Amino acid sequence: MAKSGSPSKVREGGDARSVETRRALTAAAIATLQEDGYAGASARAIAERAGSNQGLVFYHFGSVANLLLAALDAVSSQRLEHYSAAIERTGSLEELVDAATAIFQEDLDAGYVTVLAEMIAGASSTPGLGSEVATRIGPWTDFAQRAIDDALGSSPLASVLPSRDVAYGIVALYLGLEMLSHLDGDRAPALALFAHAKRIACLFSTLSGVSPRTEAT
Amino acid sequence: MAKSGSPSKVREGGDARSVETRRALTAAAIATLQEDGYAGASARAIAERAGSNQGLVFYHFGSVANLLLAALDAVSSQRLEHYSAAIERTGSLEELVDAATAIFQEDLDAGYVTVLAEMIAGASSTPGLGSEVATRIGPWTDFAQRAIDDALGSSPLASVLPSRDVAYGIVALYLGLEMLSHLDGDRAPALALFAHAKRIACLFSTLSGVSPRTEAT
DNA sequence: GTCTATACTTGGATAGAC
DNA sequence: GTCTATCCAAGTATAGAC
Repeated sequence: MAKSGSPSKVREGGDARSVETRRALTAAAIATLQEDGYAGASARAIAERAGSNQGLVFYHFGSVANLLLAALDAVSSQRLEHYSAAIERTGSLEELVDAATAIFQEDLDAGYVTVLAEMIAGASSTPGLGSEVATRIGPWTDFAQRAIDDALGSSPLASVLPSRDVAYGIVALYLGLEMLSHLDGDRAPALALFAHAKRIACLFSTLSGVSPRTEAT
Repeated sequence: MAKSGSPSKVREGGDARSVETRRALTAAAIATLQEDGYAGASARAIAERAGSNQGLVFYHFGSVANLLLAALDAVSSQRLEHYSAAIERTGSLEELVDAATAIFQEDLDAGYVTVLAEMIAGASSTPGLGSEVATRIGPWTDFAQRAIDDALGSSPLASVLPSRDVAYGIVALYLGLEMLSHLDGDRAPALALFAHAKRIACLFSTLSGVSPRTEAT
């Protein structure tokens, strides 16, 4: 599950040293995307951070873009696993919003979504990268949809607001909030929104608990 | 109103030829950001598109980053003016959503928001660019807030959901939707969301019209 | 004042060393 | 199989031509 569809020309086997080199380069690629963005994620910048020779990027991954995709894969699988665990412990809509808020803060602290945002924006510069990145976003939308379905699958709201569409919007909103928060180094406005969402979620569950006859149950 | 705070070292006066060169470079910068992204927006790439010598970028704008900021300024002022005109003709919440939908499609077609998204993402790579870009997003959030205030200033919803926070969320969502739509070349999911928003807006205005006594008017 | 030719730096990729 | 030394293209910036 950790390595989904690894892009072409990536060396996979090899001895321990090879594995360690790839691990170091992947970690450095993540850090570089977070701190210097896509435009700053050159083979040299990444290799220097990893303490490797820049040529190793091309030997092990074939191209800078492939290394960055491997970095995105690593972040995605790690995050999705964590999200799943966090969501599994939630039952109500409020708990879901609470979990989402906590996750958003974690993501912001650790810069996980920054990696995704930089890859999406950077995809414009590198031919063929767009579809690869798009493929890797699918699981995030799928995850959001599942979370929504679990939280209000039985609610009448589900029939009027298709979870697929809402999930797409949630991913987009999450992405946008991360970019804006990251840009001006102030997460307060985004957190205020999560707080409002919490309040609405409470209101909603109260309403559907108090007067379930709105839908003639 | 068109040129807000032009970044330092940008040549402003000069004869007609100078003005034309700056115009061509700015237009080319916009096109390059849209098609090749921030990482692809080098002085050479932009100048080639403009039919100019790449050295002119540095003569007229001092740096590539300054030229890109000038491009962002041009797009921002142009778009905000257009948004204002479109919003001015709307009265109800439904009409506001309709206008937003039309504008979103225009923006997607012409790649206006792409310019903003690329600049936000690219800001990570260039020291000092972040705050400049952040400054230029303020007007967009201000605009969204005004539109919201105008549409439901008198509604009880306004007191429970501060327009400033909602405006921030709208800008973030708009940004995220643009990035995702642009990435996989499919605007259908985003448009589906706008359609749902329209439906909710209708529902909302119907409710507040039918039972205005919720707030003891 | 405007622009071009040139200097120098950084980046992607590979031929060849180990 | 793994990695380094090296090559050449692309990038920024400016000195000097007009």
